[in-house]
Amino acid sequence: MNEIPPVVFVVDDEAAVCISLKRLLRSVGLEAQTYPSAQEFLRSERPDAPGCLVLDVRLPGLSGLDLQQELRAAKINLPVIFVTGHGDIPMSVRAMKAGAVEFLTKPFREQDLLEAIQRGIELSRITRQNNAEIRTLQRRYASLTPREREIFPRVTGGLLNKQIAAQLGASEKTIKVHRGQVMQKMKAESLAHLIQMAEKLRLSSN
Amino acid sequence: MNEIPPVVFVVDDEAAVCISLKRLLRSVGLEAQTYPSAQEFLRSERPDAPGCLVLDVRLPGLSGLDLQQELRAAKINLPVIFVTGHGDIPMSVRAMKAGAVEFLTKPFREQDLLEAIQRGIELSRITRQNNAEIRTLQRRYASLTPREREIFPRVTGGLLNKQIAAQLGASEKTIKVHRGQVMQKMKAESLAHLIQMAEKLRLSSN
DNA sequence: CGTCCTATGGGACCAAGGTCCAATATGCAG
DNA sequence: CTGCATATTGGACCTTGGTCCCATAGGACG
Repeated sequence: MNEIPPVVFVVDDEAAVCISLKRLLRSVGLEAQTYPSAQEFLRSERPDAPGCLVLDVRLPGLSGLDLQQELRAAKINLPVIFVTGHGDIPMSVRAMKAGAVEFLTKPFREQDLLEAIQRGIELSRITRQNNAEIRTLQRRYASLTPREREIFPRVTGGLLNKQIAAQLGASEKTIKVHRGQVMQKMKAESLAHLIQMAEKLRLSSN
Repeated sequence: MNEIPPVVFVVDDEAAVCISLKRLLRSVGLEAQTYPSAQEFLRSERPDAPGCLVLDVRLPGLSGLDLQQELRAAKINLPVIFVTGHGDIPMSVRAMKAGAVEFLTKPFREQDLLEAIQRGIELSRITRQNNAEIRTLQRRYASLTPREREIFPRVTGGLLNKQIAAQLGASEKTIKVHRGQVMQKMKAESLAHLIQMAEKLRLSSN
């Protein structure tokens, strides 16, 4: 199923760190790509694979925390693991609040880093799976006509065809047709299925 | 709607800290209850109100982090704000991973603490609301007969009455009766509504 | 033993959902 | 202008769901 090999991105301004981390990751069978700065990382073409980001907090230019914000703002979902030699508590708290998987201080045990990376990759896999599913649903939703998009949330909200007809000033017959179209276009096998889709698309009531 | 006044629990072994925090909270109109140790806090009768816990990491006996775990294990949902004079990064990371709202180091700005407390209380309100809703649903679910509990997830899974009948080796007629009972007992106004309940009760498919 | 809960269903009947065929109207792009 | 997509609706017809009334049957409980 999930055959895409994961990639670990390492951003650290010390070349020695990059090299040694890359070697460590290779030794456990993980592909690693290294970058000397946040900007380099952002500029790069990143493979479309599950993975995570190992980040030094202190970096020239954009800091690690800044990069974390950037990724978040750009809706790039990549679990972040911080590694730092000169961190403090507020820094770590900020990183964790922003969703970092781990925040390690040098020197750290290799084992701790590798475990965090595994957790990050697992998380990435799950998120990617979710995103893929949602994108599929969004594609289907995009194929609905405006009228069908009015019908959709009302159907999944539990309204009867006649109630929807009254709300939209149309005949019950028309609603049935649109409703059927919605079911088909969304590839819903049952009302239950359609409602689940609505929730994933956050269309239900909010 | 939500008229219950929030309560802030403060656990700190230094009486002076307790007193001054209590005074601070009073000054912004928040009720505070103080405890000198985690054990004292756990032993105490706590009011059933929204609130949060302000916790020193270092405490005699159970540490603040231990108390956080205890609450979690006991399914007591109370947002935790850590305050400490002698913290380190691993400590803060562990606290944040365990879901702490904030981790402040002394000396901290009063404003930061008060903001964290407000966030904690708000979180508590939301969680309490959710819990209350789920408990209501669980009470209704508890009133279902064994047979009705077999029907419920199949209905919300989108199966037709006839399919359910085949699965359970009963007539479609019987399923209809049970299904009607389920709708009534769960106070569901529509299938859509029932499906939402199933998801909140995590009965759907997982 | 009688009563209540649970589970089971038959018959009747109505409401709601779903589908097929057909038709009309509007607006936009080629 | 002419298709094409969209929106609308009617008629016919079938499937599902939902509700009444009624009846049977087993197990638990007082």
